[in-house]
Amino acid sequence: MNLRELSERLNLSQTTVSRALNGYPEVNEETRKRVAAAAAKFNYRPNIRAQTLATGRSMSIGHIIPFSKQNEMVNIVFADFIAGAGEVYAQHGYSMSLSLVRDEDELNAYQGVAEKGAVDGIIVHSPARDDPRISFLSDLDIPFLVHGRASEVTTPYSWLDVNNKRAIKTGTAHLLDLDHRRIGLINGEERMDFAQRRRDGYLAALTAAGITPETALMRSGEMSEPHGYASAHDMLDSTEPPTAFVASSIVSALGVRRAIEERGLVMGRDISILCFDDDISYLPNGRTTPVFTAMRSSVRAAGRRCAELLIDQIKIPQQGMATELWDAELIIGGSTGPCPKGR
Amino acid sequence: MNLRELSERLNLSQTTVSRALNGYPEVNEETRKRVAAAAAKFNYRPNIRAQTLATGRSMSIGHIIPFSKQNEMVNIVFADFIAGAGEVYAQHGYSMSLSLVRDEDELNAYQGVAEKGAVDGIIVHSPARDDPRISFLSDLDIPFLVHGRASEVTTPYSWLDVNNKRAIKTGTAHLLDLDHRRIGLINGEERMDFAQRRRDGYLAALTAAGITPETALMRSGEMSEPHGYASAHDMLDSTEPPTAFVASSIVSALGVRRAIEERGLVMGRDISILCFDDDISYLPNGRTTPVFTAMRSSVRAAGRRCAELLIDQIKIPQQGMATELWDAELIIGGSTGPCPKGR
DNA sequence: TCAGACATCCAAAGCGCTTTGAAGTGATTC
DNA sequence: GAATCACTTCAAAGCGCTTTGGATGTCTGA
Repeated sequence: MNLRELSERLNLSQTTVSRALNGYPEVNEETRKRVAAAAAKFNYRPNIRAQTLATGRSMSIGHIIPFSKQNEMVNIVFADFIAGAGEVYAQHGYSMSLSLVRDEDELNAYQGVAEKGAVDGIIVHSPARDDPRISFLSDLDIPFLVHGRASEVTTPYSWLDVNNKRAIKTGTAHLLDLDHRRIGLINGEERMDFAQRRRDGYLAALTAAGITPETALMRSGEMSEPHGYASAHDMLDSTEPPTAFVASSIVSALGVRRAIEERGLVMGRDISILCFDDDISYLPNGRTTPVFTAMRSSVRAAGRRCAELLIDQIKIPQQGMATELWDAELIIGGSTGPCPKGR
Repeated sequence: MNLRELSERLNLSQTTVSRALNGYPEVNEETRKRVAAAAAKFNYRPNIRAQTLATGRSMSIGHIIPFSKQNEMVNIVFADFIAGAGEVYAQHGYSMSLSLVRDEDELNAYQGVAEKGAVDGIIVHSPARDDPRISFLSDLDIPFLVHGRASEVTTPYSWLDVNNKRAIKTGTAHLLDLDHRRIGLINGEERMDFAQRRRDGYLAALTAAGITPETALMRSGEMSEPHGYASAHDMLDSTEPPTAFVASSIVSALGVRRAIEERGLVMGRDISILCFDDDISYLPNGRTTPVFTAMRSSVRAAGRRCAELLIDQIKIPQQGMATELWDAELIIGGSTGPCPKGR
């Protein structure tokens, strides 16, 4: 059942039926009811492919995910982000189009998706410091918004980011206030912009306290439980082990905790952990009594807000770039305590 | 730059240009090269909206996710599933269209998506025992595949599922072999088919061993860390606490472990845990030395296979329903041990 | 030399919708 | 009674591709 058929049955023109269905004013209320009734009766729905061709809008937002390198993107944080974004898309009648592409194909995929008109806008995930996607998308002239920032990119673009540097600086300072002097950093991959900024925050806090950073106390890699475990394990095995850790994610913090408990140490007494907490719904840190002391910022809320900002941009293209910098909140949990005496 | 423009510049018909670009044989190799060169030069890409309208195929697969009830779907397991499916889609030139819908709108969303021609096929996630979506999609006459099964649905449909009953029966039997007699079950939500089947497996193993199941030892709910913690906490507080737990997910197992360790008990010695392990990339159980004894089946592999099966079905519609039942593998880890004497 | 096979190309007809510009009604105004 | 107006409705022109059904020219074999 298509529009032509439906309009023939109703003895009306396609124009009128289309307008009746889409709520245009220039159609008799009586007629509109007849049309609506017939549409329901014949179970008619407009073909979305034809609709998007005619309107020029696809009502869908693209997310392009590189997947070759150790699943960089399709992770637990990502799931919460798209849950947030998806909610907002649904409210506005958009759907979300995910394409997983091999890293080396990524630029092509953007171009394909954008230029072909498959999507009305794009969200860029986890930018690298000098991310080529950004200038690429600017050239393509399609609305897009970056979740995060790319420090070395000079072209203006819309973004939403957590103040990662300040967050980790605050967190590290908190550990310093507890008299910890040897603090291990277990960071994400430092080609990612956010990881660099977190490292900067860590270094800034140490420097401000007059402590010389040691490369032996700084690790970076996949934000997984095993990487957290392995990194903490290594550092704890060294001759001068750290008394506290800053972990870039609650997932790696779980690994750190395992390494600590494995050697009979008590978290929060013998060794402290502070982590970045994306407030993931399936791995919550606890509201009333947080397990980990953490810098918290909800990635789901970020997903929601990114979607809103992008949809605004699609609807009102002439408005300028949107940028938002969120501050993470320090949450005191049970994983931190004063540095044990004599350490 | 569209096809008309491009063909004008080349002094060729749209037909020829289209065929040259799409690799049809009836075009001179010389001409094809000219066309390809011009397309590259003018940075031409076919408009995908027009393409899908003309071909009748949208080259995209729909996943519709209900989101109101405690984020049922957008979870860590789901992320791995779509990572797997997405890989396969990418290889075949498909993209993935996610729509998050409120539960009460879900049937409408299916109908919308399907009938409107937005997608060529649909994957159904986490079916309930009597899931209305299945007969609904059958009526819509669109290819679809269910990840999981719906026991009470009688219409035939394509599915891929893990043999959940056998998996948990095997796992529970393993604990029984270690002389555990009081075994707690921390299940997913039992309106979900897979959770029911897991419960059936648990009950079957107990019954086979001549043990009467106790409702006090059976919990179900969200498969989150806090739910695992709270359930285990409760049971351990009872007058006759269990000596072992069967957890429906590695995430809830993390919560169980926390409850155990919190009271100074040692996992694998004082209390055993066996869990279902979806082999999630960011929360791996460990390959060489698994933390948890588990029934393992990779959800990412399932995602890949579901995508393959669905694409087959789209390409060759006349073939019958595809069904696959996977067996989970028992992995011995450090979380289980013989029941302590006198318990 | 000519029919038929083959290679190459094209005009035009969709795909199913939206939207422009115009036309057909009565009712109202002057 | 003519002109104006608001209200409805419609025919037709896109949107940018794919694909059908030729058309044209070239080559082959008898």
